[in-house]
Amino acid sequence: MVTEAPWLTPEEERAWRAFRRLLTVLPARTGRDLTALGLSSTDYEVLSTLSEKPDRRWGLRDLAAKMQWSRSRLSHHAARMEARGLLERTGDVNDGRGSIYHLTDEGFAALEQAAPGHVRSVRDRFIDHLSADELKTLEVIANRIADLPD
Amino acid sequence: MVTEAPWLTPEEERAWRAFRRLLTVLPARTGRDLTALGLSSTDYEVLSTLSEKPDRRWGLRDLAAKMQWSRSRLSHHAARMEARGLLERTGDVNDGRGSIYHLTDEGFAALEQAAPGHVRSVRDRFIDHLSADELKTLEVIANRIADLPD
DNA sequence: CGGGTTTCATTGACATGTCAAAGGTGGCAC
DNA sequence: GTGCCACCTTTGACATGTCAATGAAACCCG
Repeated sequence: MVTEAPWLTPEEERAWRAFRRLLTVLPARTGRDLTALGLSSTDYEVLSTLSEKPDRRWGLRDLAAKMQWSRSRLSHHAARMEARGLLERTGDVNDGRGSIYHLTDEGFAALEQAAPGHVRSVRDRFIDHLSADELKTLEVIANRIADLPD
Repeated sequence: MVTEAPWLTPEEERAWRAFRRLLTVLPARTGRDLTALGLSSTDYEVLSTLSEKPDRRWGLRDLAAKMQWSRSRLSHHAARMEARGLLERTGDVNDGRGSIYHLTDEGFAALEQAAPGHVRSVRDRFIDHLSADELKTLEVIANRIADLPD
């Protein structure tokens, strides 16, 4: 039997509110900066992840897993990006069900063109306002929370 | 002239990645928990903010500002919530352009019904895994970043 | 007053994400 | 082989958010 509502203490409440505000505001800012550079946040994420492989190729399934996206989401988004010429999709030779995504030169160029500005944005709006200690603490905390079971 | 790409150091890169993962994963989890309780994250946000006023009323403009939502977004969402009976909209007597949002009993009940489970979710998935010091550090950092100019 | 400007909420068109269903392919037991 | 089941991507319907346009009301100021 529950004796009392499991509410938050004032300290917890303040921290949670502050954190949620950060959660809203920071991505909005970096996203806006990125849009000004010609790519949406999601576009950038797809392109940069694709570019991590030496041959710029990735199967949908693995790419989605790596990005923590649903396959449906990636399929939809990739279709739109393909229409814009940023990537190409081809069938997987080894598995007739599979689909291989391949970064085009145009996509790579768009990424390269936006990357420096994006890094500066991340610095200006986030990293440069934290000490090395704070950055480390944040990394530890973020990993601890994110690694919890779903 | 740019002498070198303004890239991130390995420490910065790790922290930024970890933080972005947290940004994706945590809201997804608490949102899923909330959905199981019958409300979307956004529904909950609207209802709980509305309930902060003693008379459960709020003008769209102020409510949107308080929640950091665009007025269009709130108007759309409120229309949907009104259709479900969670709130009511009436004209503002003092300003013919304005619209007053009012939490219905049904909306309040839905909020009260979901609140304890939501608080437990926030504890289980976030707060209880942080020390008091970490929580404080996080609050300070979050406010510092969020308070930067847009 | 009265005309122009500003502010307000809503609306519609569109972009993006979710969820479930569909259709094709692979793999395994027999 | 063949039948069955599991897995893959895509698709369509729908929910949600953005952006620009709209129309009504309030404000300003000569």
